[in-house]
Amino acid sequence: MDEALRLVAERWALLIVRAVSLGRRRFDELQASTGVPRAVLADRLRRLVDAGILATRSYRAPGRRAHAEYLLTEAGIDLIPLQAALAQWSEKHHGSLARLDYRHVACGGRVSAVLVCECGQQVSPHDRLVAQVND
Amino acid sequence: MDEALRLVAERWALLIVRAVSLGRRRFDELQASTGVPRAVLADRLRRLVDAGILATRSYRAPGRRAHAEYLLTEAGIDLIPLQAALAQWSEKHHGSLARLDYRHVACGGRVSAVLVCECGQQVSPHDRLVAQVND
DNA sequence: CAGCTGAGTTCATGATCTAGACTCAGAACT
DNA sequence: AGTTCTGAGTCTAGATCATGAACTCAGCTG
Repeated sequence: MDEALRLVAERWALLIVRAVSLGRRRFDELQASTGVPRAVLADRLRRLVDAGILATRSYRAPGRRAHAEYLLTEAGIDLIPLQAALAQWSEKHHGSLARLDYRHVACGGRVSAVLVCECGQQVSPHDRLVAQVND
Repeated sequence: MDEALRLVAERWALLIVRAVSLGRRRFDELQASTGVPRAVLADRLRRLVDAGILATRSYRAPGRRAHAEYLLTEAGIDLIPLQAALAQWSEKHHGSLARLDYRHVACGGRVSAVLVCECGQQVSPHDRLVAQVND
């Protein structure tokens, strides 16, 4: 988990992934929407690409020049539950100003991260849980 | 969400919260189990307490001297879904060595973070989702 | 009273971040 | 063909933060 923490829990990484999942794909767009300093953004994008969370490709919209684009890879998409959990936490505990949510295209409903037990029940973090590491 | 990111997505914060939720409560225990340098640990604990994620109290086990103890507050417990999501991601994408899991005391089952839609369906991050901010 | 413990501080050094200016190649305009 | 514009970074110098090791300091404990 250290690996993952080192990547994911780095000041800007999740913010950048979130911006990408909100449809920002170009360098300048990302820098403007996140406010991450350009040098740091360049570095983080490199790392996120190396880590397989983002992929880059060159894209050319009809009638415009080609530009680099950043997209979520499968691993990046797998971070959505984490993003959703973070967004929910911050909404609950910081009445966060800009609320992020994911919507299920199939039905238009809002999607949220919840805990479920193998036994099929949905559980609350406040139910009695026990944490353990299995090496 | 920036607020939250600044706290939560800071290199050591989640690692510390995780250690606390695994039952490490004393300063030296936390420092030994996480490897966070003492100065940083002291600083992070302060911040986490200020942020209402951890609480500190003095505890005395029978026959031993009193010592400070760190515990999860309600807000800290609300981070469990995020921890679970992170653990799952890192297990999937890094075959992480030390696997963290939460068990439901009521039935002994393993608990995991999943996405559910308002419509009641469980959804995968790979289903068609749309992210949006609502200011 | 001597020594141990737990919970931090301090310190010197090294790594990172930051804002803002700069570069540079390819496109688009004229 | 030459000039201007864009997008995607890089460079720089100063500020901030992290690091490991040693240090402090009060409250036990023997």
